[in-house]
Amino acid sequence: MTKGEHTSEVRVRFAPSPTGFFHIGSARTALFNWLYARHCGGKFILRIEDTDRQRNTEESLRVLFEGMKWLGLDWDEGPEKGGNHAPYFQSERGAIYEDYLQRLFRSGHAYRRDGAVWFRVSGKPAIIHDEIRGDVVRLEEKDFVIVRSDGSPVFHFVNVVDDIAMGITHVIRGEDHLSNSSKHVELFQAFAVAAPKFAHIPLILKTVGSGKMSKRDQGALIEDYQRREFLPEAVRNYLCLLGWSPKEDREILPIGEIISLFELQQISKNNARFDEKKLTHMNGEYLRALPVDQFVERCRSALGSSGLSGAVSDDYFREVMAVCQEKIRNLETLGDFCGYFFRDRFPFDEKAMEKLFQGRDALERIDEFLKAIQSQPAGEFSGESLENLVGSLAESMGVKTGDYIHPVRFALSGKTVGPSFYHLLKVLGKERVEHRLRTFLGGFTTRDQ
RNA sequence: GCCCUCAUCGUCUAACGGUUAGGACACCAGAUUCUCAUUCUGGUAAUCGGGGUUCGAUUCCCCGUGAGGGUGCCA
Repeated sequence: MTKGEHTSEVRVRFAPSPTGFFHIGSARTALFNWLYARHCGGKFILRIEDTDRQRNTEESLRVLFEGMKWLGLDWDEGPEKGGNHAPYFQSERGAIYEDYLQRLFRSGHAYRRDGAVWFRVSGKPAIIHDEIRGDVVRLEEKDFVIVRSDGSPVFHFVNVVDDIAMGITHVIRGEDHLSNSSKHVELFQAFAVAAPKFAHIPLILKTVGSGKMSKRDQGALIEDYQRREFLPEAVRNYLCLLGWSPKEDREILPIGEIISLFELQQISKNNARFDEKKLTHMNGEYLRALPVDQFVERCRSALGSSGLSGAVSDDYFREVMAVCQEKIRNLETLGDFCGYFFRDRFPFDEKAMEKLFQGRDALERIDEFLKAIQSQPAGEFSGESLENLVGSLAESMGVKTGDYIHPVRFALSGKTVGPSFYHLLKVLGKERVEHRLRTFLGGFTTRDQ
């Protein structure tokens, strides 16, 4: 079955509790649920598990919703959207829980002790039908609390009640819930309802050290990627590959294709270590594949707060970005990479400075280059004619073109890396180039005295 | 401690009894009469250990070992 062609009875849900941040592991759980729903033509439901009253804040919800939208994970039922099973906040579903609780009392599955309500376990092993791991058998040995003595219902209870009430067919969640699932299976049995199919997906581990990613680890929060100007489609693609892989040896593929290829059986069983280097690589691939117009737009918003883009014309901005696109891997460092296009004062790489200007040769090359371009009409300050100019200059002086290119690039940008040299000159323009070279040489004269 | 899950290059993974064990990131080396944080080419690098089953095990079974998770009136 492929996207949009059919509708099915598949109903999956992402059920986060608002914590104030959007963890990468939660995001991937949401993503896998979403992919499965879209693959099957089923429904993706967002349900907010806010039974822990203290943590339920507006800000927490905002972070969550924005993160979901940023990743393109739209939900079919839930907050802001509604649906036949509203409300979608557990804090508003008290009457439903009360009703289900009475059923457990009547059937003898629940009892009161110490002011709380407890669930009586069956004493028999529960079988968890897992689409990824096969049947997992686990004995739930002890009765557990389902309503606290302050009257608030516990996760295990409301989670199962809502899955029943909302007609959830597949529970796709992190492997850290696998041991909980035997409790949940017991609850489903107590309600005389067939348990949904489960899919316990592997966890995302720290890049270094032991344990799963925690909110304090670098790269653990979706809002950080938003702030750091990663492309959401790159983050999403990377996340798809953390625990799942398509057939063939493909990694970067459009979301529509991922949807049609996505199968629960194809999900890996083992935990995956998070690798930001690979994410950054993919981000670069996505950046370079962007149509120029879109790339320029993303750059504009990425540089928005830096003040770099404000002072120049749209055309100039566009030219600069077009020249940077083939080199850049992330938008986070864009300002550092191309700041010198917008300001005459920019930092110089000290180490490169020492290496490049040990003797006076490099300064003489800059001087020669400066004299050579002065005779060049401003209108002909373009790639091809500049290339010819440097070529014949080098030839007449008996040196390599690189002997001009490296020091001049450095004097103009403070860096040894950047866009292609002739593009750099052309975009900066003759006037700016001459001015910067003079200033640079002047700085050396002063220093020598 | 007890319970559950997992185990292929440093990392993410492919191979669901027969492959020179494949791809990607990273790394290293070359190339691009201009850099490289781009692009292209090439290279190093893996089946945790021990027993079985089988003509044949990365693949199936058992035991170790290692890793991860759970063991709350958190979710």
